[in-house]
Amino acid sequence: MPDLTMETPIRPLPEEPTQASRFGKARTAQSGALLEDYVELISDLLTDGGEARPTDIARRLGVAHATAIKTIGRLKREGLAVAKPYRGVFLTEAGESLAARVRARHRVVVDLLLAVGVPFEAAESDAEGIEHHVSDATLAAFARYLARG
Amino acid sequence: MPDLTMETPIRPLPEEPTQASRFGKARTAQSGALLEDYVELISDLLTDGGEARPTDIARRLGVAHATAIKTIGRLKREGLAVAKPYRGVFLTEAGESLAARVRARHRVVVDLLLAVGVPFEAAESDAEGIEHHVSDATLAAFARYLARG
DNA sequence: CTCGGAATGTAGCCAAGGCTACATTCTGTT
DNA sequence: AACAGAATGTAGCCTTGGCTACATTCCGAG
Ligand SMILES: [Mn+2]
Ligand SMILES: [Mn+2]
Ligand SMILES: [Mn+2]
Ligand SMILES: [Mn+2]
Repeated sequence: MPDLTMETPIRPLPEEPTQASRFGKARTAQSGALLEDYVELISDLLTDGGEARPTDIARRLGVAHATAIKTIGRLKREGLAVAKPYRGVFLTEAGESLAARVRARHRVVVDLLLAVGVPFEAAESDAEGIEHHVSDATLAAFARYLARG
Repeated sequence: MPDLTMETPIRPLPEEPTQASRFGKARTAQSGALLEDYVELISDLLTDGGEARPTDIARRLGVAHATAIKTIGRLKREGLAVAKPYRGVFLTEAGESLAARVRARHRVVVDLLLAVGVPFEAAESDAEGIEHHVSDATLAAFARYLARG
């Protein structure tokens, strides 16, 4: 277990606009995270069992059902999902397409973590947060790394 | 540029409690992210120029100064920072210690990204979000990977 | 066919983290 | 010493994403 606090070569503070842009991107990425998790999960549930019901979604996310229903409303407003009362949730074209991208990214992130030696459950758990902050450039680099083995 | 949508081996849905726990951990991690970024930045500013003033903090984070001041108030409530009106911000012992851990983790995450081939600016940018979702187990794995070179 | 329990939906509360507008304090220059 | 402009602080607004409590709807067992 290496000592992470040792030998700190001086890294100069980034320029102000550079740093602001980095923080800004992290905030932007975060703001989309919840919707990404919802569409990915809904897509999984639809594939797996043919239906995605609010209670199941809520239980899998570990939130109250009212919370899930409210967020599903947001998915509808943003054109990602469709749902009629008491009928379960479905994804629009846009929703399916987002889900596909999100699922692929999730998989690559987990695989990358495993490839560098992260234990399985930590990889799955951390990936759930990390995935939302992986840019296209980083995703491509991960895929390249995995392809080389 | 590899096609990430191809050959999807079936990955079964995780058990409900498992998945809920993963999402829950991601939410928890996220809730601490802002404070982590603040203490790291404040510590950097103090080291670099001897003072950390609200306007500088706000500019570097890319937020309005009122936003920064409100969050500094939260840092004080949580025992991480001390500030007297018009006097700049300082860190408590707890704040310094958190900052040190956060800075070390930030560095390891960036280095890991660079090591697997992520371009520099993407590494720095993505790390700003990723770092908050890297557990101790994952951090240790990253450090081990970097140590092997 | 009925009816009770599960699922769904609604209402209203809260804290976090953005913002703008305005008020106050400090400080460097004249 | 005065004052203009910068920095700081305050007030109040908004959205997001949690929650609980309650109301409504559905559906399967009997
Ligand atoms: Mn996720
Ligand atoms: Mn995911
Ligand atoms: Mn960060
Ligand atoms: Mn950081």
